[in-house]
Amino acid sequence: MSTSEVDEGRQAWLRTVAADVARLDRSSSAERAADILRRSITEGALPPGAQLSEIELTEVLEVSRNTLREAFRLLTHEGLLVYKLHRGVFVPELDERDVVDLYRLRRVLEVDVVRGLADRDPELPAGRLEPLQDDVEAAEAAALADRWAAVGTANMRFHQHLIGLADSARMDAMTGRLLAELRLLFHVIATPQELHEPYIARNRGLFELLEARKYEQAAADLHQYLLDSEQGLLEAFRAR
Amino acid sequence: MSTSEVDEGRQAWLRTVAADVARLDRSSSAERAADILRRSITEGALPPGAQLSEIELTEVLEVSRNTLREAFRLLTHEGLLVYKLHRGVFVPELDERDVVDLYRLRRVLEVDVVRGLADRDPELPAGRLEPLQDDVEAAEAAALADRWAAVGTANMRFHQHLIGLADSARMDAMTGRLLAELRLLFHVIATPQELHEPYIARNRGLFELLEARKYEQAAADLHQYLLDSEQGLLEAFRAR
DNA sequence: AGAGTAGAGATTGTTCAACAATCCTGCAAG
DNA sequence: CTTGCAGGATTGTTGAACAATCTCTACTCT
Repeated sequence: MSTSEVDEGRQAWLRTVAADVARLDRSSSAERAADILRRSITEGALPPGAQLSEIELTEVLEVSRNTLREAFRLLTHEGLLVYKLHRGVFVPELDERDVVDLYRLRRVLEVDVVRGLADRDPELPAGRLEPLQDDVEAAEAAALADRWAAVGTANMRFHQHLIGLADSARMDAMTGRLLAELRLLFHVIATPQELHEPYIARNRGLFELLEARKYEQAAADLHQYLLDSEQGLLEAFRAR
Repeated sequence: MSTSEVDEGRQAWLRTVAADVARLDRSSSAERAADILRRSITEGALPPGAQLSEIELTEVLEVSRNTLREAFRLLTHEGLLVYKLHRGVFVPELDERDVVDLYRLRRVLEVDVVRGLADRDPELPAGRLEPLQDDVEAAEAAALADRWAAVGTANMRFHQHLIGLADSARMDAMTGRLLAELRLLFHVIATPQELHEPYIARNRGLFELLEARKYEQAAADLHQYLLDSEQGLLEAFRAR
């Protein structure tokens, strides 16, 4: 083993440690408060249109107003809250135009990631697709148990992991925000089962295409998949 | 003119007024402080790696520490600052991997916007390309005056306006962040002239293709354009 | 009765001062 | 040269206070 190989291994190890440290470090009060609020919003406890009172939440979350406002800012930037000057923060109410906008971006990013996999296929380490497989199986299991919210969550994770294959920190961040906003839209839907059910099988199909390295066909399927999904969401939205 | 048409016109007017009000309203102390800092960073007064002291800046900007920290958060989300817990905020130091990441996203987004113009060509109102023309001419004028930083700015605006043709609020926001980060990279470059000069003519070429509605060729040109630009930036970066 | 208005009350925007927690520096000991 | 330990400096968080703005009620006027 050459010296440079040793160095390389050490470099890689140092990076993983640094990542661990960063993960532990990120425990400021503001971020912890933001975590709790984020879950409340994405899980629907705080429905679109709801106002978040400052004094009320300072008591519940046991943080000062300043810290709470910092948490608000964090979530505002993720698109999970909107500020109305001198009136407070609200859970945003997205409409059909937002659906179109969000899906346009999803199509652009996800399809490009899949198509781009063809170029870097050789350098992709084995087991890279495992998270996707886990998500597919989680969705199937949740469907059997009639837990449709969990199906939606697994579906989200599938797409997040799909983007993750590109190894682009900025794509990951963008996708995180896009999917969080999408979750806001799901909460105004009356029938989550109809919305999520068709995509359990399609996710598996997509996964198998990727596993078989048929990237071009996977990209084409994904494109149609997202068009259909957008259409379904728009219809459910208009029928609310 | 039918009643619904009148209503539609009124709705549109109401939206523009609402937008104006929102623009005037958005003068919170935090955003004003963020504006000043943003300019300092993008213009290079605060170089990559620099730390921003809180007490120092509260005196200079004449805002309280809490408000300043809110401004920090705003800029953090734009990628112009990074927080290190218990150590402060810094101007990030981007490296080659960031160049690759940023350009990958630029290619995906910008090329897709141009290609997508073909579908919605009929609904594009006349004069929609005017901002692009202005930017092209601004860059040409700045080049004649040897003001290469201004050339870079005009170039940025050209691409921002290009994305704007898609009418996607989220694409606009993402592009704003991407270009802001790109500016950070420019500051470690010794010879801005070599970096920007080739793209003055290419921007004009792109504009003329768009004007001639040759969208497919414009998309292909833009793709190569961005590949070349990435390569040039990477070389300049390695030679620093 | 209904439209418009003034003002009280509540909420947000911002500042300040203080304390706790953490990091960096320099120095001494092994 | 490394390790451990003060001391000082900086950030993280809190609570209180006041100003600015919004909302709602009650009142006046037509």
